[in-house]
Amino acid sequence: MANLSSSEPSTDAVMPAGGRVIAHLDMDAFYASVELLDRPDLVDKPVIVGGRGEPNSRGVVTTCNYKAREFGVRSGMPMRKAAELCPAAVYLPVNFDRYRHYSRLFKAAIAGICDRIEDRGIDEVYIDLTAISNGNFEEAQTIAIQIKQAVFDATQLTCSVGLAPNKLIAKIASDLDKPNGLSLVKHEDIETMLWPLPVKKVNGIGPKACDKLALINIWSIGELAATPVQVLIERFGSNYGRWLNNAAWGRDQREIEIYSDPKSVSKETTFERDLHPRADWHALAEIVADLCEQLAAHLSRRTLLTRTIGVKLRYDNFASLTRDVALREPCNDLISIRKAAFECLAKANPHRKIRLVGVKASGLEFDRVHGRGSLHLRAAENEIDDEAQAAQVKLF
DNA sequence: TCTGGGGTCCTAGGACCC
DNA sequence: TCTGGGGTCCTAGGACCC
Repeated sequence: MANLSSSEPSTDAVMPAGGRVIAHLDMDAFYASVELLDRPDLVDKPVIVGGRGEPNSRGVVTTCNYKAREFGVRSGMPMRKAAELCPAAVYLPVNFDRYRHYSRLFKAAIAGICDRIEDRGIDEVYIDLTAISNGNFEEAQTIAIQIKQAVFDATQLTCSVGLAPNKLIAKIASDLDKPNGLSLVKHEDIETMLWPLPVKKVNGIGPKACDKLALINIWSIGELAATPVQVLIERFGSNYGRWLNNAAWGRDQREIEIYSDPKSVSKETTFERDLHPRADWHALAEIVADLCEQLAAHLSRRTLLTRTIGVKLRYDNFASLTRDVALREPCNDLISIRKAAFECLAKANPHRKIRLVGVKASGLEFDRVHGRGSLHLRAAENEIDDEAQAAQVKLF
């Protein structure tokens, strides 16, 4: 769901010259491109990254290169389906530590030019170019070209950039010309460039909202813009209805968020075969205990304390269920976490075969006694790989 | 042939307190 | 005996994103 609170009816539809200039930068087929860096022999072949790197493993496609996309393969698709569409593809397992490494490299390259960066995950960022470009789009285009070059010099990887007056439009813009593109969408271009696009191009309109919009014959962003806001409020509720209307008109006042505190951390795993809650209790309990260990280690490494522990189960029919408990006091020790997790498991009382189990810590706060005492963790620092983290912990 | 793992935010009911 | 709003916390579920 989109962040509704931060996009109230806005005034930036009438933003004068010298308004904001926001860039959205998206790495092209990031995981697949990283893999190709040391497998140049695969450049012209369809490459699919996902799961354990086997076409028949339980899992989904994490990324595929553009060659594989020609066969209809998409990220999020079950590996087995991808194997059907493109049997000749080369399958590779995901290697997150390597992607995190390249993620740090490309973000550092951008930061060398402009440090007003919002981290949006491993392969994309927003950059506020307003100050550095004096609010001038032509100037911003020159800077964007420099940024793309700096990213390439640092990683040998290409990216696509969208330039726009706000994050919502910039995000759509970066997708207009992929790979290795640079697109500019100004306010006056909304009607010609955005309105013809399907509503799903808007970040925050997902499959469910798409289906509901289709029911009232709304397919394009332009059709959404033409729909009275009252109709949207009736169908989608006050918040989301208003947000949909603003989005269709390209209105979005959200600021770039340079710092963010972590809200939750979780560890989950899908089994190779489904487990029965009673017949396979021993195996299940072992897996939960192991996830608790990983979670506790993760929290300690980052000097985080948790106030709530939760367990998630996914049944063989894909229905899922969560249970959580508040802890008496914030902590990150394994004993308390494990005790709470098993309490949740007992509350859940699973009644059919299970395909996934997860343990989650939420209500996080920094450990002021053992930690750095800072409430603000630079978002980029979240992407430290395990060895680097272990090394850091030793310093304390 | 089913459908990963890691997140964020929103909604909503009930408890509890003032 | 009946009964106000408001605020916050806890819990469960769901949509959406990378």
